[in-house]
Amino acid sequence: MITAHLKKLKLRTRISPEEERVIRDFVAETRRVRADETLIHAGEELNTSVMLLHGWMARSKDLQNGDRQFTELHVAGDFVDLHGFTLKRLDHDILTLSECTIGLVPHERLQAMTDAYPRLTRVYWFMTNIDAAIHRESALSLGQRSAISRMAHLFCELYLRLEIVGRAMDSAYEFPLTQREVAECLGLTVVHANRTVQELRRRGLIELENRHLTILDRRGLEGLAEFDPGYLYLTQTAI
Amino acid sequence: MITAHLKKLKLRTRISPEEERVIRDFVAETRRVRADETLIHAGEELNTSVMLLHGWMARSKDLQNGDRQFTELHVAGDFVDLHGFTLKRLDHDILTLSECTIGLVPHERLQAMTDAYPRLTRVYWFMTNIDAAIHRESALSLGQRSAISRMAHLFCELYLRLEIVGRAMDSAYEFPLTQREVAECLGLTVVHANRTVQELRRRGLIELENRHLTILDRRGLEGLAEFDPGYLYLTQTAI
DNA sequence: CGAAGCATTGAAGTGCGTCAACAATCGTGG
DNA sequence: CCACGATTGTTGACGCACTTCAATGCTTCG
Repeated sequence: MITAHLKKLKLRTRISPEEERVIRDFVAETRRVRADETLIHAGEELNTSVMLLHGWMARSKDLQNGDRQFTELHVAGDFVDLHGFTLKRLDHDILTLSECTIGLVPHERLQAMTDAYPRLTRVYWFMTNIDAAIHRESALSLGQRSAISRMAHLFCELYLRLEIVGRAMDSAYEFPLTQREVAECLGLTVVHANRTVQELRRRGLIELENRHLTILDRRGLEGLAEFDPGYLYLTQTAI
Repeated sequence: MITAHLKKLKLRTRISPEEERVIRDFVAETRRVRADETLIHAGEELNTSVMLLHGWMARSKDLQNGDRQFTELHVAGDFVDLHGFTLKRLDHDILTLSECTIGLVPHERLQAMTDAYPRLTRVYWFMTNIDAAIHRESALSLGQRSAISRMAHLFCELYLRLEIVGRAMDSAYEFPLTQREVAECLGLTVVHANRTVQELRRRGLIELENRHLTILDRRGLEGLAEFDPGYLYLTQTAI
């Protein structure tokens, strides 16, 4: 189950057998969680981090009137709140968008890793820095791209992130989000998110039905999004 | 000169004398840089990181048509591209917004720190995680807040960040950005940024002239912004 | 089978963008 | 120290991408 996570790591850097042993020993407990649960509330004290083994989750921040912004989506293999290890409490909620299987990683084990494995520490530091890079790309989207370009960009990013962990093939992947949730990723209203999906369909770029997304014209979609995967750091790095 | 940086750290966590010695030994070279220079270009290989000792810098991403989004502003004491230590190349540019004094920190010294000082490594990991939290708050702004609320939020955040390092007092601070640059932080056009500044003035919330910003009504500004400083992690944490 | 959530559509409104002009300020060289 | 071009701030008129409100059908699932 932790295979997806290891795939993610190994795409970016070499992991020694010993390091892999440490990683495989992270998860103290596996748990199943229903869709639409808020797993972690902003501000609450943490002593474990969550590794997502199966399903979709999101980080969410909200305003007083209830408007929400999803700051990142998470898929299988993601260490959803690794940053919580150093922060001790989060500035946002973490919630499930589908039924999920999660692994609970006690902070003591991460602490032990940082004490004994400097290189592995750098690797995980690197991984949280990739999350930050995803945030920045999303800021570029929210600040400068049009609604349709933003949505195209999201679909391109998710395709690559899912492909890494073996959950995308033939230019398609399972996509369990409602249009309301897509809207909350993109800073749009549901109505406009709907119209934007339709426009992507109309242009022959995607198919989306029954929670299944197919990219019909990858070039076209990436062009519309000005998608450049550099920010995902998908190549080997000597850390 | 590195005092500002130490202030930033010590506000968040205890720093031992030995750790402080390591930190004080980071900067190999100090340099002066003019305003409006792009210090680091996205993609270029890095072997040093930049500590900002004086002045203002920004991280910037752009689209093909030249539209830019600033993903974060930096002030004295900020380790501007500490994330570059693990990423090895950046996904964005780093540029000066004013004349700056910077300290160059060779990656070997950071590498040595991570090998020998696990706790200090966690502290700096923590600091890059705060940057990510700032990114998330900015995503909330860009996605959900109105132009005026967004701008109010930016001014509130900068006030706190500058106060920490002793560069804000009497509800005022030097603010060298042009309105164009403010617009690039907030995902607005210059014209609308201008109108938004004027509206903040009209409401008696701020004064802004000669690159000097005064907050006339802190409560009012924070209320308008729904500003909650939790995401800046300004309290002591046991790392 | 009924209720609740979700996708879709239409009509009307608005916050912000665009275009264009001009004023104020700044920096620089003569 | 002044002249002058360039940058920055400001204003007005107009347009549009996206929002708001409201209604309807479709799906899902207890």
